[in-house]
Amino acid sequence: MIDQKILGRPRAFDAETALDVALGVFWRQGFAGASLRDLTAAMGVNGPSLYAAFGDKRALFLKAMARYAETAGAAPLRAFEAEPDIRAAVVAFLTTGFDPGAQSLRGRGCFFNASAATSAGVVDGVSEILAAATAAADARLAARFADEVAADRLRVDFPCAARARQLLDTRQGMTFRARTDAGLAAALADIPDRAAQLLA
Amino acid sequence: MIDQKILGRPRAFDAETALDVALGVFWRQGFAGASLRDLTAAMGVNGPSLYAAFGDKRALFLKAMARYAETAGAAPLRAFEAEPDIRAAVVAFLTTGFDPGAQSLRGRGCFFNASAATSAGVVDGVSEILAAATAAADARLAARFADEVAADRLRVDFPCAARARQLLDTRQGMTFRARTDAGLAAALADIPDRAAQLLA
DNA sequence: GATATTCTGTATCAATCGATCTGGATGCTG
DNA sequence: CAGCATCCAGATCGATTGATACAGAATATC
Repeated sequence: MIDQKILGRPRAFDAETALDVALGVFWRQGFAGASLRDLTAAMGVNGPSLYAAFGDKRALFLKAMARYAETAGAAPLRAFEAEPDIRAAVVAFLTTGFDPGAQSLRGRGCFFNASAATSAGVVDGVSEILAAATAAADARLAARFADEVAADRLRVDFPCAARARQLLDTRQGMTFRARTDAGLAAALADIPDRAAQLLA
Repeated sequence: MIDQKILGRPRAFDAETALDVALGVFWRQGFAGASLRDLTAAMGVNGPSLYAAFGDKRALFLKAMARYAETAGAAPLRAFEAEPDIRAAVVAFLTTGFDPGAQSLRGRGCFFNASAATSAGVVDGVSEILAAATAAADARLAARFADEVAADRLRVDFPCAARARQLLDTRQGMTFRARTDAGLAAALADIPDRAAQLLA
């Protein structure tokens, strides 16, 4: 990722910014529902420039997924790991990225669940990314629980892996609510209760 | 729904069967990803016949959603309500409709979550159906919990509404796993633990 | 059997799809 | 400044999209 010597005319757009915009379009409309014209118009990039920078539509989608995974998608897990108190960490994991009043689809849960999942098994490569992200999240949540057990802050027989899966599923369920705003605010209000259950 | 006197040539296909097939196509590919040719080919119905029987693509999708809601989509709630023991009912709600080895997407969780949600806010009418179905499920789950409290089989201060939402979110989270088979089997194995947590 | 009504099947519509060709603009290197 | 590599902009490609026109086939009613 080191800047290499660049010949020729420099590109007139920032690739990362354009990729973020593409992610927003895919988030709202999904892969099949987002046309190249939707994308180029929103990104402010012409067709040939888009193809030169990102490849075809599928490659752009996969890059948008990767971009999501290292930005907004990583925020809940980062919040979970940054919070010293385990209960506060669970609360942070379940609240980060949910904003009931949000206009855009950002702040409305998980892009992977709400938009990309529909293309799993249809667009090559999507399913693998989703499965890997799920496994990675399960593992990181479980690892933190195991640390808490080792530090005597959770009971010795705490089922780390099972509760990690439960925690992720709870969050993903909230994403479904967020997409249509069906009881998201109520679910957010439930979070203290959910955290207590989960750590029992 | 009473058979009315029918004039003219009778249709050569069964509308309900054809609608079930259309549901399967939408389930796998989503609204935008399913072309009319995909649909007519799978349904064994020609374009003009499809339009005469169901209206345009959007109307067909909404009818497929309604069909789902009263068939496969209703199964988990029905299993929940049919089971006398509340813990067994929770287990039934979390297992019905999940089959880790399933070939088709049926038996892989919730169509609304895995496929239709991506069209919420894009295809008119989808969001409303999803929100209504979510609210209805929350209400029915909570009503059963309230009955259990009234019958002294759950503690008097059991948070019926909150646990109803939690139960639904857990199930929806499992649907995300089911789409890519990322730990679905493990999540199913967790269900006794999840049911115990939820009823505590 | 004649008529009315509805459905089926082929063929096709304009519009849009994803993707690319071409020509000119831009900026680095020497 | 000359040479070159790369990018931008508009136009446009064949293919596919959602949707329909038309003619013939099938059934009920009279």
